[in-house]
Order: sequence, then C-alpha cells, then structure tokens
Amino acid sequence: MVTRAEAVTRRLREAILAGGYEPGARLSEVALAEGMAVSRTPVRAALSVLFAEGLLDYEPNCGYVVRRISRDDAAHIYTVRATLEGLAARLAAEIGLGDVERTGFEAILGEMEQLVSGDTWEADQRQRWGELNIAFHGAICAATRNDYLAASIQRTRTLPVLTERGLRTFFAEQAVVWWDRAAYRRSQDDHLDIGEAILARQGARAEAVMREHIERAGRLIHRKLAIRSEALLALP
Amino acid sequence: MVTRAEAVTRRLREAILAGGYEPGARLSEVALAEGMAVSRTPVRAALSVLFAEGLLDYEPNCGYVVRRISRDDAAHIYTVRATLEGLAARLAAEIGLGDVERTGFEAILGEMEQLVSGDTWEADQRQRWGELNIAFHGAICAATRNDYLAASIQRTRTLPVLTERGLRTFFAEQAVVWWDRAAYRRSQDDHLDIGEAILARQGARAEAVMREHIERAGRLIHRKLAIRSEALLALP
DNA sequence: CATTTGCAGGTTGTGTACAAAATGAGCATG
DNA sequence: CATGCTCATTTTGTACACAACCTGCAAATG
Repeated sequence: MVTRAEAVTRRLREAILAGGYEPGARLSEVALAEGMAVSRTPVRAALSVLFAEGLLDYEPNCGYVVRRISRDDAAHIYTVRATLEGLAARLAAEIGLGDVERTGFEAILGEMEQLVSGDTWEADQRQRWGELNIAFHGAICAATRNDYLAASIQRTRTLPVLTERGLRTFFAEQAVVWWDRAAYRRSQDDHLDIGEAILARQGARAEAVMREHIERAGRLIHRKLAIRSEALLALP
Repeated sequence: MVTRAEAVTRRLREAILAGGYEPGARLSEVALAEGMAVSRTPVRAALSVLFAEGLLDYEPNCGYVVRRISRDDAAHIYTVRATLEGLAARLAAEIGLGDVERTGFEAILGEMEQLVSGDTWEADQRQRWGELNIAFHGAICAATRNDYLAASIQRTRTLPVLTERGLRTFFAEQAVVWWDRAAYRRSQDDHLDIGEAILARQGARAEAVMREHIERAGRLIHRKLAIRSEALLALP
C-alpha cells in the first residue's frame, strides 16, 4: 500500500515539474494539506523529501519555496549533465548492447528519424519525439548497468527552471516549444551519430558527441533564459 | 536558531558515516527519539532527509535501515566520482586560480608533502593527511565556481559502505587504515601532478591524472571489499 | 501434519493541539 | 519623514495520542 506521504510527494513533484507552481512560490503546509485533504504531517514529509531532491528551497521557521534556478545554475547543471551523459555513452559503447537492447535502441532511433523527416510537425508529433528522446537517453543509461550513474543523470534532468510557460525542466524535450525545426534535425543527427558510435563500440566518439549534444542544449537554454531575463527587465 | 530536526539530522548523519551503526542496522524511531531526548517528529524528519541523501533504505510501514552498499555499487559510485572529479580538475585548470586560492592550494600541497616524506607516520599524522586530502579536493571543487558540481562530488563521498572498522565512507582518507605507506606516497605523487597541471593551466592533463587518481582508489577499495567478503564467507 | 486463522505486541503512519518563531501592521518617537 | 517598537496574526516546529499495519506465535481446522 502507498502511504499518504508518498502520494503527496508524487503529486507535488509532478505539479512542480509540470510548472503548476512558479519558481519562488511559497508552499504553505496548511494550504497544501487542505488542498489534498490530508493533515499537515504527510505534507511536511513530502516537502522535506522534495527539498532533499533539490526542487525546493527551505529556511527554518520560514517554510519552503519552489527553487528558482538562475542562468548560471542552469549552466553549471548542464556542464555536469554533459559530462555524465558522455560517460554513459562511452560505457554503453564499451560494454556493448545485448540483442534485445540493440533492437529496442534501433527502433527508438528509427521512429525518431521517421518523425523528424516527416511532412508535418504538429504538437502531438513533437510530444512523441520528446518521449522518444527520453527513451533514447534512458536506454543508454540502462546499458551502462550503473544505477548510480543513471540516478545522477536523472537528477540533473528534474530541476525546475525559471519560467512562465514551456521551459519547465531542464530536460530539453520539455523545452521544445523554444526550438525551431532545424534544431530538432540537428539533435536527431547527433542521436544518429551517438547510436552509430555505440553500436560500433567506439567509446571515445560516443562520449564526445554526446557531450557536445548536451552542451549545445545547455547553450540554447542559456541563451533563451537571457532573452527572458531581458524581457523581464524591460517590463514596467 | 537550529531546529531539533536539523540537529538530529546532523547527529545521525555523522554517526552513520562514522560507523556508529552497522550497514543493515534498523533505526527505530522511538529508540532514536529516546536516545536523543526528543519526540518522534524531528526524528522522522531526519530519517526522511537521510533517506533522500541515500544513506538509508526505507520500506513503508517497515522502517529505515542503514544502507548496505555492495561491491558493485561501490565500483559504480567510483566511476561517477572519478569522472566528476576529473571534470572539476579540468575546470579548475581552465578557469585558473586566483592569488589567494593559489597560495592556499600550495600550502595544502606543501604540508602534505612534508607529512608524507617525514620520518614518522603515526595515527595523528595520518589523520592530518586525511584532513588535508579533503581540503585539497575541496579547493579544486571550489575553484570551479560550480556549486552543483561540488555538491554532486560531495554526494559521492558520503555513502557508507559495509564495514566493521576503518572503511566507513568512500572518501579514501577515511579508509586509510587499509593502506600501506607506499600508497600514500603514490597518492601524494598524483596530488603533485594534479596541482602542477592546474597551476600550469593544463586542463586535459589535470583531468586525466585526477581521473586515474580516483579510479585507483576505487580499485583499491574494490579489492579490499573482496577480501572482506571472502573473510565473511569463510566464517562458520 | 500442514495450513491457516486469530491474536498480541510492537512499529510506523496520521491527525491534532499547542509552543515557538517570523511576519507585518500600526503607532510612537527621534 | 524615517526609524524602531509592540503586538496581533500567521506559519512553522514539536509533542503526543491514536489508528493502521507488519510480525511472530499459537491454536484451530482440514
């Protein structure tokens, strides 16, 4: 059975990552408790967990607020993520994929290629592409057989960033509304190179391409955030 | 003011990392509460935080136990740590040290060299060397100006491993009782190379040496754990 | 004899009352 | 007008009572 604390944790985490709360928003225990029809106890437990995960800031006797991540923080996180995903790609190449893994891996890449080179590019296709992108990176993580590495990468992908809409988490496919179609094409080319390198057991090449692949996404978001910051400064 | 929950968290964390509780030990809420003369509430908060940090395992309605990390887990963690510390060394070299940083850095290296090439090698000298080792790696982290990276590295160093004595955390200097003096000398040679590379702004060299430096420590611990496992199996 | 079912004991999960601390409004004072 | 103080309000921190749940054992049942 799931405890209420767990249920509240999951609901809150998803709400935050989906952008239901603005970064900087105060999370009042009583308000959340009433909203979810539980007492403050499970809410407190959930908040402490999300704080430990890095989604919230906390000040004793002052409460929890949704963490606001600065442009520099985002750049720092992307630096780490690029390195870790590069490591994962290299390990996957060095260890090699089993037959089942290989089949699934090629299926993911094939469907992505089909999507991105299709005639239309509607919202549901972009979303499907995002799912496949997650699956692609997840497959590489899984192939390393290193749970700690997979968890570390996962952490870098689930931190909310200052946003009004669209750019909810660092995981690039959540931010796709920012991208033009050429960026998808470029991203897909990277994926093809990475997949090829891994299947050919070329560890160094897989690592280098993956690293650059992530760092490019980081630069893109860094630039987008700059534009947003200027826009905010230009207000009243 | 610090809340009781924070105080309990700190005390518990230190106790676990110092080896006060065997991996696998159950942490009863009431027992801890009585032992620290607080109610169960702050104890529960502390346990949930330590669980999120990865120091504890948790099963609903069943309680918390000190996490037991397998040999493979240890190897996985060291792989990630070697990569991250390598990244830190490279960034430190690329960014460069300020005058104050550089002075402190050289002081640390100098004292370590003096210690390890001295005539005696007693317990307090080994401990001092351990402190300086922490300071050395910490200085490199700080020089990157990347808090997320520093936190990620810190996490890899604070996970307890199966042990009876000596080998409490993965941070090698906690495990020094396992090493002979030659290992310290070798470690110090690495430090000197890394320091030289960073000061000379040789990023790739700093990264490579640091990576190997950490991976060697990982292999050492992996081997030690193997010996311990055999010893355990050999018991009645 | 094996299986199950019920009970007792202990542990964790939740609700709630109260204490302690921070916040903010209003007012006095320089 | 700015500053600092007091006090009410709000929010969080803690304690504790009770409910829900797991565990082990023993007795009943087939």
